[in-house]
Amino acid sequence: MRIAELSRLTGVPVPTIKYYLREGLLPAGELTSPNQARYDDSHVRRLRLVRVLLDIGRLPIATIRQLLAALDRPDPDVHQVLGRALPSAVGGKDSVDPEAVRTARVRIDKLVGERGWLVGREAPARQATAEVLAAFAQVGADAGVLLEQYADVAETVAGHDLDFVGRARDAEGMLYAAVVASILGDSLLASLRRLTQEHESAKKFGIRGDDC
Amino acid sequence: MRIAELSRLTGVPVPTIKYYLREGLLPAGELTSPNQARYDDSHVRRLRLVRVLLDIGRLPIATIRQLLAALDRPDPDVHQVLGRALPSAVGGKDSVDPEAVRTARVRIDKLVGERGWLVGREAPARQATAEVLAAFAQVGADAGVLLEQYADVAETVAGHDLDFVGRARDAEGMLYAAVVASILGDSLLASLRRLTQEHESAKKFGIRGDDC
DNA sequence: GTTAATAGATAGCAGTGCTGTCTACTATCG
DNA sequence: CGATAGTAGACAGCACTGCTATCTATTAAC
Repeated sequence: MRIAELSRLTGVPVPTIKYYLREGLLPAGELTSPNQARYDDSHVRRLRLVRVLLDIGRLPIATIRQLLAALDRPDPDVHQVLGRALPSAVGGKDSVDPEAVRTARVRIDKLVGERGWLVGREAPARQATAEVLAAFAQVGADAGVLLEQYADVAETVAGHDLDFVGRARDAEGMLYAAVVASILGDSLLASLRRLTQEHESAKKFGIRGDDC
Repeated sequence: MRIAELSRLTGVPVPTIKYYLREGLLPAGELTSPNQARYDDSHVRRLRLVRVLLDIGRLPIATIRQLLAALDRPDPDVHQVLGRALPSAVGGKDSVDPEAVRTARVRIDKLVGERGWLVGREAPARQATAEVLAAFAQVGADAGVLLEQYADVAETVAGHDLDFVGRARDAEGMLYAAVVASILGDSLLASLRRLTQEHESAKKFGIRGDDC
């Protein structure tokens, strides 16, 4: 197909597709002449993935490029992707006091140790979690109880996630599933959490659900 | 205290504080003369909250302004904040096919009904969840199983969240706790999820945790 | 009385994700 | 065959967000 049809099928404007091509988010089409290229289904799928990672996952272009590069590697390594390539969802800015982060980091390392989680000592997720924990402290909230409860929940969720990944046919599909489940899973969990928070709040404060 | 000390205590540059004042994220200090104002602890706390919502929660300025306005209302209504004021974490852009969203919305409404969740028919979280579900479909992933599993998890999490909120001393504290728990909770859960995903992946693929 | 800091106003700036325009070509249709 | 529409690739520009810099008139602090 030509670029116009790729655009039609995905709803992405042609100039935007060209931009993604330039940014390396989309492989170039097969050139049939100096100014004609042919695209196929793989481009449609890739383009849809990019839009979803952008709009739902809210990942920056640069992060998506890295993620797709990991997806396209000839030696699929799901563990590597789950452990390293995926962004931590926590923004890079460090608004929190470094000392508080260090304290929180000790706490996280202790949590990981106690629970016997097999997580690399330098895993970015450790630092990311420590930063969030420090943020709780920064706003004067005691996240102690919440941390243990959430850790239980996270174990359950990760189990479901790995099941989801394991359901894929081949290694490539598993890699793809790992990316989708991780990034979209965050959003799915967050929005379901909002739903259930409203429900629990309605129960607790005795408000009927069909008003508001 | 003067603005310089407010800056020192929070690590936020003075021009940035002035910007937040202009944007209504921070109440004006008490004017002691036409060009002198006095700030206090409440400004320090508010400023820290703003930074954490910005950097960890990744909320846009406009959303933070609305959220703080809800916090400052004289009639604290925790349920209203949990149900309406909180952003849905899902980006506003609609990259997904509207038809797919409509289908997903039916599914979510069914889920809410089956589980007896007391959630307003027009609750934004319904639409947000539907959009995420449609995004799964868009990238060719079947989120069926995951949805039910995550719904179970979300019920548990929301229970913990409401406990957390209930631990606050007064209505104002509960409102504050609701905001903090919701926004930072998303990030805490997401980063703990990354940790446990790496763990589960290490178990499944037989990789030792201390290498990588 | 000199120096540093301040409120408030306005302009500018860096990063991100596009969007518009141009050129030299090519496909397609009548 | 010619007219029209579409295309690759290059490059400039644009809208939005979250700041940052500069200026003026005034005030605090030593």
